[in-house]
Parts: sequence; C-alpha cells; structure tokens
Amino acid sequence: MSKIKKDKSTEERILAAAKKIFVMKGMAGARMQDIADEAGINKALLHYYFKNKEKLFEVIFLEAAGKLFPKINEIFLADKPLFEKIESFCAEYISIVMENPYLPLFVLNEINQDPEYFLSKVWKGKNLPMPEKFLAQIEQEVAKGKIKRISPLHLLMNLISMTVFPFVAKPMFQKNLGLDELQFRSVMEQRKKEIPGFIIDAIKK
Amino acid sequence: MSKIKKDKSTEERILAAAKKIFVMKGMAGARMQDIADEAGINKALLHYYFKNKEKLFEVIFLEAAGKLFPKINEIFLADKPLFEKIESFCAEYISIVMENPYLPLFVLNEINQDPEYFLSKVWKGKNLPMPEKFLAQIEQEVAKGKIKRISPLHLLMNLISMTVFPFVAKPMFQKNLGLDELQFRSVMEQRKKEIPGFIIDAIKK
DNA sequence: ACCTTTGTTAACCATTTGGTTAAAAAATGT
DNA sequence: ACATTTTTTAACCAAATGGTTAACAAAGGT
Repeated sequence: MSKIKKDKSTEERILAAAKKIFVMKGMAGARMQDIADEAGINKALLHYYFKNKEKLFEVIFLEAAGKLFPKINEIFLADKPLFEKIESFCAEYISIVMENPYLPLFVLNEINQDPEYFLSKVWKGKNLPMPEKFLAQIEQEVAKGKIKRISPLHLLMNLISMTVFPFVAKPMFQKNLGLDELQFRSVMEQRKKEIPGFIIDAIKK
Repeated sequence: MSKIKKDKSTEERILAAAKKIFVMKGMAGARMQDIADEAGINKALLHYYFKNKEKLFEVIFLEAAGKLFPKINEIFLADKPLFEKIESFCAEYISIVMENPYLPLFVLNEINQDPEYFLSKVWKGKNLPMPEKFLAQIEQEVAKGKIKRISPLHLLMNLISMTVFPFVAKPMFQKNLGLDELQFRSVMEQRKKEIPGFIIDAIKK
C-alpha cells in the first residue's frame, strides 16, 4: 500500500540543487562544483545536462520569475472590485512566496545586476505586466467618489511594497525585531489580512 | 578666486571606484581588476592601499550600512509625536537614499548572503536598532485612543516597506510603469508626503 | 548475445582571479 | 645634493573555476 517512491531523477536533483545554490549565493557567487556536490553528482554530469552555467541559471531564474510575476499581472487584469483584488492579491502572493521566502530578493537582485537580460529573457513577448487597467480602476473609484482622492500609482506601489518587502528584508527584520522562523511566518500570515485592512482604512471615505 | 581643485587622492579614487563596482556587481561579482581600472590605477596599488578584497569590501559595506541604519534607529529613539516621526522619517530617508538609490538592495542582498558577517561587523557593540520604544509609543497612542487599534509591528513594517521598497525594486518599477530617471525621482519626491498621508489616513480615528 | 544509445566518472585544460615581488618613480626630510 | 620613505608599476604566481575529453558503465533495442 505504500506508494513506490521513485528516486528523483538526476535532472530534478540538479534543478533542486541549482535553485538552492543560485538563490543562496546569486549567479556570480554560485559555483558549479557546489551545485554538483549538492546534487550528489560529478561536475561533468552537470555540463552533460546543462551546457553551461548561464543556461542552468536561465532555467532557475525563469522559473523563479515565473512564480513571482504572473500573480502581479493577475491583479492588473482581473475583473473584480478593487477591495477584493487587494485582498486576494495579498493573501495569494504571501502564500506563494512564503514557500520560497528568498525568491524575491534573488530575482530583484539579478534584475538589478542586468536589467537588459531580464527584459529580453523574461518579457520576450510574454505576459509583461499591464498596470494600466488597475490604475484606471482606481481612478474610476476615485471619480465615483467611492474612495479618497489618492494617486493610483502610489497606491499600487504601497500595496506591492507592503506585501513583498518583508520577504526582501527578512533577515534584517528577524534580527532587528527578534523573530524566529515560526514567528516570522506567523507575522506574514497576519499580514494577509493586515495589509488589506490598512489600505482600505487609508483610502475609504 | 576659483578654489584650488585638489585632485582626488588615490585612496579617494579607489573608494569611489570600489563603491561603484561593489554596489553594481555585489561582493561575489566584483573584480579587483575592474575596481583598479575604474580608479585608473594598477591592481597592485589597490592591494597596497587595501590588503585584500574582503577588507576593501568591508569599508564599502560599512559605509553603506552606516548611511541606511542610523536613520532608522533615529526614528526609534527620537522624542517626538508619532505623526511627526513618521513624516520626518519618510522625508529624510528618501532624501538620503535618492542620492544612492542602489544602496538598499546592495546592503540587503549582502546581509542575506551572510547574515553572520553583518551581525558581527555592523552591529558589533554599535547602535543596533531598538524598536521597542517606537513600538511602545504606538501602543500608547492606541491606548490613549488617539489612533485606531493597529498592531505596532505591522505599522512599523508598513512604514519601512513603503519607504524603502521602491528603491529595491527600482528597475522593475521603472520598466513596469514606464518611468524614466527623472520621473522616478519625481515619484519618490512625492512619496515624502504621500506615505505619511497614507499612513495617517489609515490609522487616524 | 550484440550493438547502440544514454548516463556517469576521473582526469585534464585554459582562463580568470586574487594576490605577491621586485624594482622604478616620486615625494620628503636633512 | 643625498638618503629615506612613500607611491606606483610591470611581471609573475598559485589557486579557483568553468568547461572538455575520453573512457567506462548501464539501459534499451534487435
């Protein structure tokens, strides 16, 4: 009755190892040998599966970016009331990132170190964010007198900042505020409600 | 009547070059040769002034951290009304960072890659942040009924997130929202007022 | 059984990179 | 002017690192 536990394939092990090492040390700091060791294989085998470091990095980076950006795009395109959008964005985004708390800093840092690479590889024809609709929606709510006169751009920045930044600054916040792993998770869990509540209090009339 | 323009000393040129390269590429990605080239000197001279890469990095990192953390600590210790504190923090912090927009991501990333180093080098007996007073102040305002019942911890996180994150995600926001350098500066200038206004709207009764 | 393809390894290679050496300039003191 | 100290350089070195080679083992097909 126990399921047959198929060993992770070599490729899967490589990808898991590469993700761990790249996210921990960044593209520049990661060593192919470390990745091979982490995967429990020979370095040559690494190159057998992935031509070179760049190619392997690309796979990892694209997968990471693919976890972070679609959700943001969703909030831009969805057809829901503003408050609902804000609530579901916070909850879903925090849930996703909580499983990989170091992804945002990894991705933002690599974007920063080579914005052109990012632009060409991640947004090559694909779903590049279209914030216009979301911004327009906010403006409409303002026009209808449903919420305070607020700049859509700043509201958007506030929302994303409050949701993502605690992960980016995780080690700092933890040291600074004396939170262990469990407490940090708990705080981020609270934020799923806290952030929407905060925003709504700030913009409702 | 024109002031004598003393050439920057070699050491100053090295520090400026090292800052540029380290902030751009990170500790792991920075090359000593690049720093030497940027400073217009020989690589051996670099080692003449700074024993090794680690030591040079330490100087740059500590200077960068020294620009970012004291201001945060100030808000924790200052003896001012809550709303005033929030306003002055946003304005002053944004002013400081606007001159070095890439410092926060640089520092956060290096902290992330070696939290122990950070702890030992930056907060070795020095002014490590003491958020307790600030958190207590918020609680008092709540108790006095001056502001809404809000979690001090989350308020603090919100404040710092909204202030710092736009710099951390600068390239992303710029691409995403189509902001050139000037527009970005202008938006951040607005945020000096926008963030305090947003927070106050959110917590005032 | 035998051949072909796929997976895996140890040893090796070329380049990059942080760091050193020894000697030449430049500055400083007397 | 001369000796001493400080600054700067070209050449060099050893270790690290990404990547390759060639041979070996395993799997799959016939």
